[in-house]
Amino acid sequence: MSVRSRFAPAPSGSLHVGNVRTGLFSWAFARHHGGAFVLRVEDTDASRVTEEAVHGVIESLRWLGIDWDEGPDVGGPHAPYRQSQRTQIYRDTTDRLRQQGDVYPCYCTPEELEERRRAALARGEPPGYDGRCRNLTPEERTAFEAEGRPFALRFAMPEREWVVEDLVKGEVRFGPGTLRDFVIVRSDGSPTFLLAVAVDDMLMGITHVIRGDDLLASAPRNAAVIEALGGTPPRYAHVPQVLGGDGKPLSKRHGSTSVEAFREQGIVPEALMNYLALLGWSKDEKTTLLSKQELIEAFDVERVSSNPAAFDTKKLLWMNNRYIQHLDDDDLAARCMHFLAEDGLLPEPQTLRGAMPLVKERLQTLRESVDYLRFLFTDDVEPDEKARAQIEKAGADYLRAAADALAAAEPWTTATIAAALDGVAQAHGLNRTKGWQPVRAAVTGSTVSPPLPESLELLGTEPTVSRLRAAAEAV
RNA sequence: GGUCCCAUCGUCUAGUGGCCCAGGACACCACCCUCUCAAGGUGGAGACACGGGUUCAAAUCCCGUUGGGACUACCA
Repeated sequence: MSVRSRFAPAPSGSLHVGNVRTGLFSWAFARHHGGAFVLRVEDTDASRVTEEAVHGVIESLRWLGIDWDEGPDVGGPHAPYRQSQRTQIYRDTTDRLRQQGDVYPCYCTPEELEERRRAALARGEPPGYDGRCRNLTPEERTAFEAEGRPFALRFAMPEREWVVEDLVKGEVRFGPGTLRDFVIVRSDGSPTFLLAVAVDDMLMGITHVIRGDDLLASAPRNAAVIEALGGTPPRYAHVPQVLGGDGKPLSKRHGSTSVEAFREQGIVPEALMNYLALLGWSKDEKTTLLSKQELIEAFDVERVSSNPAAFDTKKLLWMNNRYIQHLDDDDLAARCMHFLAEDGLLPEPQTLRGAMPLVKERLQTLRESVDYLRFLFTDDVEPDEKARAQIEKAGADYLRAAADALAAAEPWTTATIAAALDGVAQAHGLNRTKGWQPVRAAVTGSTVSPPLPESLELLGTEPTVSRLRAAAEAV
């Protein structure tokens, strides 16, 4: 039987790195086994879903480099792939479950439930659903019925031991009575996640469910529903949560942890994928850099670690730099263009491309290209505080001398530029470090820039000289 | 409270009874290179949570303790 795995995000809010990491594993698993990967939108709770959120999920996955064979946007043999559009299917299966006696109407109101939960807790007893409506007498039932009480449908969990043969956690056992009857259809008639996942995984022929381990306890419930429907439950693999840099579960206060946020910071998708793949999984004892192809070839769910991993932004940044270094110049230039444009700059393509070799090994993010290269695409190079100090210290005479020397540099190449710079420095008894910094400050407006001669060569003789003269005037 | 999961350097991890007085990567420190910043090179510090077993031998197996976490919803 060929593998079919899926990723089923609930599109409330944005896709954070913990979610995608799980999706990435599921995808890599399907690709590794030459199987099919399905994207399904888990939107049974309509109130928490927005259209943009659904789009955002698809966008983020695509950008990362994950593709799927069936999904809401590409269709497939088991369409539709949005649970909100499968209500008729859930209704039909609910009818069947009801006829079989696997579910029963529960007339308890939310208030009553809450009250009993509190009471149970106070008595030191387990707070789960007490099963009251499971054993209603026919009289009680008709009484509620006559009252016109709204009811939810609960699945009667068979009271036996449930064993999950989990691909990452191993054998997990739940004793009889520890799994309570759960709501499968709300009183407004809408299905819950507990019904929808089971039905969809079965109907869509999912063979392997790879998801977060917060869902471990729902695996036996999912399996119970599928069995009641006459199906065979899929294999489960519950991967641990991703924690924030502080070791605490990922939450809003960790700030920008969405895929979209990393994209906007200038993280390259190849790097994010590589980094995420290594969060809770490893190929062997030494591999840290691996391509998408290598990931697919090597991925094995059995090698997924069973303990939670903390997200380390520093390592991601390091990896991002490694990927940027290996991008070819045209590609890198194209990727930086977006960030430069966002900053209001209109880079000249040839110049931008020529600057790539200069910044490659310096960029931790694509966004940083803006800081390094701004001076090439605007004459507005108001020196920052440190740069100003350098300029003042050098003095007007020095800057004028530099301007003169550079104006005379012929032809305008890194060699002649460096020679001119050195000549001025030497004449004033300065070494390169002290002699070049004022020029850098005056021309780029910063004490930090790509290598000076190369930068000036790209800028051109005229802007270089006039910026130096302007700075001399301003002293 | 109950059920379940988890526990190797600061972080991600390798390790499935002897190859481990524990290997790699990021981060950190030092040095080298050097026009700034990086990148790169070399070296360094740094971990088996604790306590009991089992065994000739345990990071590896068992039990307990402690510490994290999830679930315990008419959220998913």
